[in-house]
Amino acid sequence: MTPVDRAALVGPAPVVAPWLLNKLLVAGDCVGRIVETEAYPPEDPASHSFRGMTARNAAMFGPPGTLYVYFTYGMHWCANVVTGPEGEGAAVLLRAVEPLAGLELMHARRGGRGPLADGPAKLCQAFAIDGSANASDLLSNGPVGLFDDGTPPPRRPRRGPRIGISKSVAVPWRFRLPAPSKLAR
DNA sequence: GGAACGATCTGC
DNA sequence: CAGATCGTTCCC
Repeated sequence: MTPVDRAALVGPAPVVAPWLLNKLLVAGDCVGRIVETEAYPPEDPASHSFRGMTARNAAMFGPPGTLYVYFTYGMHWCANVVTGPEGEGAAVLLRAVEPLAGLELMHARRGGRGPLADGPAKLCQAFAIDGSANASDLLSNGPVGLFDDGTPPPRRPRRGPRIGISKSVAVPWRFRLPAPSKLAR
């Protein structure tokens, strides 16, 4: 169980996004396996970094492994892993994790509502990730960590269009673990 | 200064 | 399917 390799985060967001599947997200006592991600490269009109750096998206332009947390719809936080070299503005949105530890805490934070972390805002609520963790480093001791327990990314991730955006809708940059199967992957 | 719009979630 | 709810962005 080691922190994710920082060098592996440097690359096109649509390549790093599926690679992040099966990595572990850790915040306090809560642990979850990443099962769904979305890529947001800087040249993409749907990316927050598309129109350059602002006070809000500054963390996106930080070094790879930086956590970018943003507030939206007046009530939700969403978390991203900065990918690519410093200054580029590429990130991968964490859309869903499978809770592995800290289930009771997550359940309480979610107000007793189930599923605990199957959406970008739900997982932030379950893991108590908010603006205070923005721009922190996921690969050193910080409020949120990204770890590799040796589970490889899926050989053939499920691909599809991203969700909740109005630009670049057709680009298939959402990635998920394939459905569990008894047959070999 | 003001208006429009979200990388969402929930309940009806 | 619409409301919640407010920061950010963009236009005048």
